[in-house]
Amino acid sequence: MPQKVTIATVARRAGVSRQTVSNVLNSPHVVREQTRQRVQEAIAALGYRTNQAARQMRTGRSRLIAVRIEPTRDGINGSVLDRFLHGLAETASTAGYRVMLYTAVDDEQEIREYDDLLGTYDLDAFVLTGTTRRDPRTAWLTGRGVPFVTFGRPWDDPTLHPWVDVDGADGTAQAARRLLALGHRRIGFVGWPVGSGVGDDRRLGWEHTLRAAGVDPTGLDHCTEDGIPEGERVARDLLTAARPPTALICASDSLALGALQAVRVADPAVPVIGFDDTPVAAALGLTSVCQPLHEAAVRCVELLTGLLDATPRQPHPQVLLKPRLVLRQTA
Amino acid sequence: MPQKVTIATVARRAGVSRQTVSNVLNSPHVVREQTRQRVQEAIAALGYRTNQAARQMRTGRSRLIAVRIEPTRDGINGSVLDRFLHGLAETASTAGYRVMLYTAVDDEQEIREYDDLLGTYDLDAFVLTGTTRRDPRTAWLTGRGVPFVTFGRPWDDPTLHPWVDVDGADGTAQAARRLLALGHRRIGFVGWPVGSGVGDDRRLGWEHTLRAAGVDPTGLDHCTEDGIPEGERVARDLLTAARPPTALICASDSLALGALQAVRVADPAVPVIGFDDTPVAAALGLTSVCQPLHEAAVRCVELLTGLLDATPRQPHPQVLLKPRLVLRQTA
DNA sequence: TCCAGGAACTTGATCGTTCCAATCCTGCCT
DNA sequence: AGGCAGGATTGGAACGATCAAGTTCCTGGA
Repeated sequence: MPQKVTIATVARRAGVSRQTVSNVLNSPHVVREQTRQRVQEAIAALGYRTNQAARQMRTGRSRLIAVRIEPTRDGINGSVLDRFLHGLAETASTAGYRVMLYTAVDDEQEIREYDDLLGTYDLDAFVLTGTTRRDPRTAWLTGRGVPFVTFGRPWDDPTLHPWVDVDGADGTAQAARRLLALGHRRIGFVGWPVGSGVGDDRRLGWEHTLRAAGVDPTGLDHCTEDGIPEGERVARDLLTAARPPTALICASDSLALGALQAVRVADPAVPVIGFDDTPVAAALGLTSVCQPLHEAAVRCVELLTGLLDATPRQPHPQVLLKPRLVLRQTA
Repeated sequence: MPQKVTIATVARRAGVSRQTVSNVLNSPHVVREQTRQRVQEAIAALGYRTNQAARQMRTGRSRLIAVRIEPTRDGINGSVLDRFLHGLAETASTAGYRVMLYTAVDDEQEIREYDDLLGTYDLDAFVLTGTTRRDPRTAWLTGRGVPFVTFGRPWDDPTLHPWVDVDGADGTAQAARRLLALGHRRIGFVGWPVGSGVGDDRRLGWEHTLRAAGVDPTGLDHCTEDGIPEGERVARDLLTAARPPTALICASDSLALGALQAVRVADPAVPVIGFDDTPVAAALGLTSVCQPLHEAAVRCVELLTGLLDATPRQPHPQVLLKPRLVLRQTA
């Protein structure tokens, strides 16, 4: 049974005091270069690793970031979170942090989880995926002074807290420009009900681009809840109208999938573009707007480490990333 | 600034010693009922939460379980891990544990991560998703005496370590019986190259069921790496053979998706059944074999807590779950 | 009456690190 | 030679829990 290697073991071997070893690790600049090297050699030779629990007890910092893992909402969008999580875990690791998961079924329970995670595990920060208007969770965290970043803008007021988001309007604008370039004018939009920040944003990109090209978007869009059958129904309505669109942009891949089925019946030549670039889109050759999830994760970690290291209160950082249109068979 | 609530605060308020409070939390049976209640009231009134770092320093247990999050392999199967992770986080939480993520690109790096996680965070246990023959990771963990469970059998020797798995052979057998019931005899199989435990297992279920029904499976199966184009190619080969199958079972939804395209060209009436019940399958109406991922996660946590609580070495527990055939349009 | 034995509770030590204040050098200036 | 500034290093205390070894109190049997 090899004796456990602590900071004292290293100190003895290097012929210095515990504190000096600690300084080598945490404030190398106060240690003489020659001593620093001697200590580093001892650390390497002994395979020393700082005990996080002991450090945490003294400093109150756990070097842990919490992320909620959701119960696979509609199925198709599930793998979006997957990619984001991977990026998060990877980046956090290189920044010296680890990612911890938690679950919750509603906001109230989620806040209780915050309380527990902060109380018993001393969590350093939280990443929230998606926020609602007047979100009680962000209010709670802000009130407690807990560092956090959201992936998704606070739609009421973008200056409320730090966030990273993908420019949905730019995504649908890219889609619209693509279809305009293909010669289409009457470009339809299958969107979500007015009121959701994300949905409104995506509609806006389509609308502005059409107007900029001199096309009146009136009557070219329809709203519905997310889902494949919903998308099919709405697309069918649009395509059987008096002056039907000759191409369709959808607010999600689920809607686009339904739209594809409607198109197949009405007019297979009508191009369809989805949103999120889910595996389903790739599998079916659906042209779709791809969110840079890995980069979003990287930026989230950057913001968090920034919040954790810098003590002075700075204005909340905001990062807006551009999505990318992935061209496939359907457009 | 409210004073931090420690075990000493609770002790003072309840009029007992620190140790008694500790006993109420960890060994309630040694405390008199009346005292226990008094302490519990103090705990509730003060909102006390045990400081995990302090406990960990003394006990060496972190109440943390590590799971690797993979970089979304082929895209379609990504969301499988998603659902598993959610179940894991949820169950672990109710058992008093938390889930930590880590990433790695190869076995060697993964073992270094183990070393780091154990050394600096005192991780209690690991969950590995998928193992290979002669897996160096399980060997390393076993050698160090670190508790772990794999989701996926050790194919060399099922008694090597504790595991939870889904009975793939039973899944393809269900699929084959379904097709037999529909009147099919010449049922083809699109599988993975011989040698992968999972792939061989899934093939076996198909093969045995056909033989049991008096059908000779010779020439009815083809192998290929996983992927949509691969599946299409192999399915086309099968369907254009001298005596083509009248129905197809595939080792994955990716292969099934390719097969669907081949079928559409050759003979749209040929039923296709996939494996994994991914969102893509649901979106396309593909009949597929569904793995009970949530239950698998629950059982993993059960095995782990069993390993962590019981000191005496018991034979490695093994859990084999039955999948479920989800009927949709394609079969 | 006395004491063994056990249940109930308490006290001091300890885990490994970092904080804080004190001490030790070293070279430079007078 | 002595004083001194400032960097480099050290030793004790503390973080908040649990462990191990007490102490107190009570019950019942000789």
